[in-house]
Amino acid sequence: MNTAPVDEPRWLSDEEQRVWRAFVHATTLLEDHLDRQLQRDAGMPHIYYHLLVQLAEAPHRRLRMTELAMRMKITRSRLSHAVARLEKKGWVRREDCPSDKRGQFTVLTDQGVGVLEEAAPGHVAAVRQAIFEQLSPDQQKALGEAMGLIAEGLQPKEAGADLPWLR
Amino acid sequence: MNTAPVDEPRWLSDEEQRVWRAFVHATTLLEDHLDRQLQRDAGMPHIYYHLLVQLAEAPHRRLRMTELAMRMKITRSRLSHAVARLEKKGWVRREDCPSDKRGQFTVLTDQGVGVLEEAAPGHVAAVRQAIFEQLSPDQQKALGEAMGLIAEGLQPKEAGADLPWLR
DNA sequence: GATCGCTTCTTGAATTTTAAACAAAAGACG
DNA sequence: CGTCTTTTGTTTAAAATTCAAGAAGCGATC
Repeated sequence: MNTAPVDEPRWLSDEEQRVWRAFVHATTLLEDHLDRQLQRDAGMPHIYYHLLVQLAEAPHRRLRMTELAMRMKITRSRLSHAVARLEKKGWVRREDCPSDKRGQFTVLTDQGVGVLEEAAPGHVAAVRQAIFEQLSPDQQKALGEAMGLIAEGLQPKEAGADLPWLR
Repeated sequence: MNTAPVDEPRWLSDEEQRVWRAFVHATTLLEDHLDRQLQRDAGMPHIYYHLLVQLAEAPHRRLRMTELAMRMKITRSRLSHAVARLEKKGWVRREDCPSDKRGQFTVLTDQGVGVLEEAAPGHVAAVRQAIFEQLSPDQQKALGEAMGLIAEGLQPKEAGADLPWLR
């Protein structure tokens, strides 16, 4: 007697919709805000900043492409393009990997360090103002936990993804 | 005796960094996930879906460009391009505004409604699985509140932004 | 009713992202 | 070794986004 070809999906409740819309709304505004701040004050979008930070924190300021792509959760293709652009700016340089001739390191240059150091204070201030000044310590903690769980659920999950041969 | 040209910025504490990284991490993964799901199952990116939803919910399935852009928190330029693309697909159509010759309505077509109805169940399921199945009711509530506050802080704020002459 | 400023929306070019195909080296396995 | 599969990273073209500029209507003011 069911006339639909598929089960009627469980729509979101009003409360769930409110949460979801707040989520989309806030993340859209925040991304935009940070992108503009960095573009204006440092001449780079958020993703570039993020990339430079990853390198700055890595040993010898360098990372393999694949490793960097995984840390940033972007495709290798996108990373390839991004590194090419950053290389053109002189903030980053490529180096061959001695142990694997396919491999490439991306290395943060001194100039890149300088740019990062100039950009960091403004960016941190923007993040602090947008997030931490809006939330009580409890709210911050709750936000962190929720985000951690969401990420956990989406993550390719080391155990399975890195070991596909475990069928 | 301060050697720095500007005050040493207040960096994020370890705890704040954890929260912030979880935030970036989760939102990156989620956006990616939803984009892929919609692209795969409905042939459109998340933003298009969002746009169709806005129209579907509006009276007479139509909105002025500026209104739509504001609801979606995107620039009018981006919206112009997006509507052009959707129009080409036949999911949307433009109509002149009778009372303001500059104005344009974007109207959801019947075909657009159909596409939306097909896409909705999968999208809702993806959102439910990624967010609501990961969080307890309390956590959902806390997440919604935090996001609401963050959005609040970033929003051009009707009162001030719409009345700039109040200096 | 002319003019000035503002709003609405579009356009075109440059930048960025995505998707798919590819080359080259590594590794596995006979 | 020789072959087959996987990994690594790049490249090309198409799609999407941004940025700056511009056309056209509106509305107020003199």
